[in-house]
Amino acid sequence: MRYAPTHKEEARTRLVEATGALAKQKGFSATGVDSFMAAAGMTSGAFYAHFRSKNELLEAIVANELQRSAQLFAAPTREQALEVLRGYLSHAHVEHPESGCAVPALAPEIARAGAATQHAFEQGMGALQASFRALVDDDAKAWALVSQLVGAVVVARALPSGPARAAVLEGATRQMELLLGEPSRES
Amino acid sequence: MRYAPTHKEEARTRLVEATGALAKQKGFSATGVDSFMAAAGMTSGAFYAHFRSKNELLEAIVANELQRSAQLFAAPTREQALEVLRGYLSHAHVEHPESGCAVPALAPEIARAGAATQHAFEQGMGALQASFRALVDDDAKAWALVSQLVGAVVVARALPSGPARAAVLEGATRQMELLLGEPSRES
DNA sequence: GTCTATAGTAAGATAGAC
DNA sequence: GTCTATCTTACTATAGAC
Repeated sequence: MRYAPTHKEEARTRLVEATGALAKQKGFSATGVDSFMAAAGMTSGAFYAHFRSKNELLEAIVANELQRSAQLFAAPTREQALEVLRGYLSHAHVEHPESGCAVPALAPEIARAGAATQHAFEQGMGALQASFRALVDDDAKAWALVSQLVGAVVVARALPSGPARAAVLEGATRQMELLLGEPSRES
Repeated sequence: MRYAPTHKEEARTRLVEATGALAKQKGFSATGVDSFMAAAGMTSGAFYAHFRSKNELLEAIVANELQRSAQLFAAPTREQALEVLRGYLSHAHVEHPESGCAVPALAPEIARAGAATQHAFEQGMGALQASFRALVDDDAKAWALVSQLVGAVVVARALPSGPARAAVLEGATRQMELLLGEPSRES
């Protein structure tokens, strides 16, 4: 063959990374296969050498994105983990979905996708929640924390930038610190 | 004219109601104008007598849906308000987006829409948050509560039905009751 | 494996009859 | 105001050359 044996999986990896960023930014179903492939430096014809359908790509994106997020949240110390959580509720995260968490950006589209995509999501969320359990008392609080973080970013992004958006992030941050039993920061 | 003077606004109201349900279920950008109009018992040609573009419809849906939600949350007594909140975190709400809250269903698409849509969302959320302020101590907690509710439904819907989904709703419900200073229910 | 080219369908939006 | 019919563009997916 004219390509190295590792070429295909490397290309697929680049594909999933590039299309993941674009999907988080513009939305998955709102983005065409042409645009996805252009973002990865290829043309649409090559797409189906890697995926049987567009839906299969979403499945791969979900698995890849949640794996990346799980690595981020698996911080070695509690203080580092807290910094990651504060960053999650930052204006920077709200303003840059393309480099942020896939959950607030894609969850409703995952909910409308097939069972395979939802199961990929469940598996990814399991790994994520494991990191959260190390920070709070029990399972229920870990899920509450996940919901708090995701909901705040979802609502903040739908609001225009301004005081309301800031208030959502501020309110969620305080509640998060309460949930974690940490004293609220000044600044 | 061949139609009653009130016909247009009545038709527009039916249109916004029917398309709102469909948008919440299938996604706004994933649904075509043809499908939207069919849901309202009309054909696509009539659409542009009511809206200048598809985006303008989303704006109208957002305003209408949040107004309906604000009425729901403006419960007369605290106990009734609590029942509404528990219903928000119910399996029924997760399983029926078409008759549920527009925020978890459409927020990411609102975030990607134009400034006009985001401002319609901001106005609607202002009315909603006013109802929440009556239930908690301060402004920050009201936003935290909103985030908690929205995030739990967003995450629960993306998960397949099963123990993980139930745990998300359960965890968020407990956290909500803590936030409201209410004792946790048995059952 | 990736390209160009294209089939076939569906999208958003408009025109003209009633 | 709503219909049918249509324009134009974009979509998902496939075919065949390299």
